[in-house]
Amino acid sequence: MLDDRSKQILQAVIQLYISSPGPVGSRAVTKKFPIGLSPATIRNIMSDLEDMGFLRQPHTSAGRVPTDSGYRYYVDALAADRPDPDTEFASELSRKLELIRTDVNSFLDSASRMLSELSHYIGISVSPNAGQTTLSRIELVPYRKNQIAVILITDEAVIRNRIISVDQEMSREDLNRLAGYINERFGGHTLDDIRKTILEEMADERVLCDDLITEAMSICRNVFPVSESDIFISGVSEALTLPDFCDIGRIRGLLRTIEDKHVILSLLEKISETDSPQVFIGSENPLDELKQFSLIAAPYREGSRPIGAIAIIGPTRMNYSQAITLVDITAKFITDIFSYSR
Amino acid sequence: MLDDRSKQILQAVIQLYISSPGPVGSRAVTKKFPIGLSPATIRNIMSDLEDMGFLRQPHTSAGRVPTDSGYRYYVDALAADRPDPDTEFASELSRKLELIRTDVNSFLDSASRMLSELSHYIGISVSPNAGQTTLSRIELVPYRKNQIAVILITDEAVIRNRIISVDQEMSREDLNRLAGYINERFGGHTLDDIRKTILEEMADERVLCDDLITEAMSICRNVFPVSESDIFISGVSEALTLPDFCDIGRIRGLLRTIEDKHVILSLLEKISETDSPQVFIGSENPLDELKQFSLIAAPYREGSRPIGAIAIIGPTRMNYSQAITLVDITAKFITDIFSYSR
DNA sequence: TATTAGCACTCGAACAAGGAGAGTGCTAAT
DNA sequence: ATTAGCACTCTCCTTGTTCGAGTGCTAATA
Repeated sequence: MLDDRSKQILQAVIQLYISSPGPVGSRAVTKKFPIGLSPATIRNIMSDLEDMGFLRQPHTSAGRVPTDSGYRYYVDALAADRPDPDTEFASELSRKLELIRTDVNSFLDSASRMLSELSHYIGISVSPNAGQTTLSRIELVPYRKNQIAVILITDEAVIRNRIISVDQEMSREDLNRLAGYINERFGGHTLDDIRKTILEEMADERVLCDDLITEAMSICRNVFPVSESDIFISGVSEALTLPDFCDIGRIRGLLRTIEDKHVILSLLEKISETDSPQVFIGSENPLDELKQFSLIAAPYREGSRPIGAIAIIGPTRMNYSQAITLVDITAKFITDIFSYSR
Repeated sequence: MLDDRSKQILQAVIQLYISSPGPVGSRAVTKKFPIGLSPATIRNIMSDLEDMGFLRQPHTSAGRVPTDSGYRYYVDALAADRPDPDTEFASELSRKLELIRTDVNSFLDSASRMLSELSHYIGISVSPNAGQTTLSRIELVPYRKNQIAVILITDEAVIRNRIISVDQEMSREDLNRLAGYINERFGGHTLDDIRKTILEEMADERVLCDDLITEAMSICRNVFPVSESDIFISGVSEALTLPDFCDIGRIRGLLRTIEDKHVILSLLEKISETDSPQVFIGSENPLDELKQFSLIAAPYREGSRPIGAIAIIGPTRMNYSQAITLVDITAKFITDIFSYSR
């Protein structure tokens, strides 16, 4: 669809624009990429590229600027021969992340920091979705009078805890019996399954004749709705150093979206179901307030099951090559951690 | 030091400036606060106030703008007759926060959201400092091969958990014995104390002849350094709607400071040792990058012992009266929650 | 003596005009 | 098919000008 030379020019324009913002003119192209063509020829080609919607002129007699579809073409073409994942990234990542396996959340927090540090854009990571995690065991511990601490231990080292109130005071033995019952009943199931089962059982009143079961159900009902993932965001100040982030209005929109973690969460949950890095360029973004930016996201897995996602948000004038690689490697690395750390 | 009339004028200027930015002139003062003085008189007084350092002229023949010490005087004078805490705040606060007692962190997250929503500035809250918390009980639970989950239960419902690796595989009974030993030994002590004791014991080799003790110590050493508090920040996008936040450079500085949670943490830890809301106006701020903003912070307590802090960051042109009240009430409310919820 | 009215003065914001420069599109030559 | 040349366009920057708000000072006033 695009002849070889046009492709080269498009790529040149985009790379020039990425390395420094501002319309790029025909002369600049010839200077940086001496392909043996004169500015005039370049101009003709650029004009064609504009007709095809890959470039855009801010105004007559300014240089050209890539459009979203220009970037899209560039990224797709790039995908064909993406450079081998830079092993420097990989080693730095693993070195930095190695230290902090103890706590999933601080691990993912560091991951988002790394993403932003290495990309100079905004780094995001989402903690594993509890719903699809399998329950390894539940622990019930007396806490205060009429309160017990419930500790969920799952396969992913994600431990959720919650204090709940109970009607009657319960001894340690009572709690152990209860926990034993719940473990036998639900151990090995996913939290989502458990939640569903509980809802069904609660509806079925016959089961509730047994005190033990009743109590267990009541506890479970209180505890298993816990499934909000945490989300970690870093590097907003870093991103603000870019000349692209000069319009307060846009920044505000972006921040509002980011601060409303639910939005980002549900966005990235969709990502989790896909494979390999997804790239949303400008207007391709599902969220209005992100339409001025680009988002690169990838899921990470435990084994083959996707359990969470990481992402980068940056200007559409983004170093896609580097950013995609970074997201890809990081996701793979986190997958490794979750899959082989047992 | 300041006669009554000058005080009135200063207050008028500040209030006008707070309600809309931009230098305020003598005529504007007479218009909004008809005290029966002509603009000319006001001008003379304002000139005096400028000599005293409470006001400042951006340039000749512009109106006056309050200086940091102007605000300071205003705030101090205000403190004398602060209006009774608005009960509307109080009730809204309690209503919103009532729901979420289950989890300390999400409780404090909501608190920071509320602070920013009600003030339209940036809201911050810090989770209880674990160091001064007393250990209620430790639980050790087998997790995977050679790994155990350690759960710290403290008096504040702050539960910290961590996965640690151990040299040898341990049965449930082993762990129970171990936990029993640790509980008996350290239950009721503050985490800081425990940490100190452990360090001392580790140095003293004689104690280490007993296997049980050795193992316990090794676990404790891994677990008790957990004392980083969490910090919750909301409303950055909200604050960006203010005309004061129009300079990208300043915003970037602010965000950098905020993103580096350690800095804020140690700042607020100092606050924890003080009483009632502290107000830092502009240059009074200890952190350079906050010197363009104002910070209002107050500790919250468990009983009489301060365990954490909340804060608001806004422009120096801040509605101090409202903001101080808000911080004050919120801190008191959180104190109530922590003190009487048992 | 404290206050006020009047007036000249200052300074910034907003707007207009003009020049410089970069880049284009078109046409004719190669 | 490519290129050189040229006229044209548009932004950016600078400069000049006006307008208005607000001051400081001085003289008049209660």
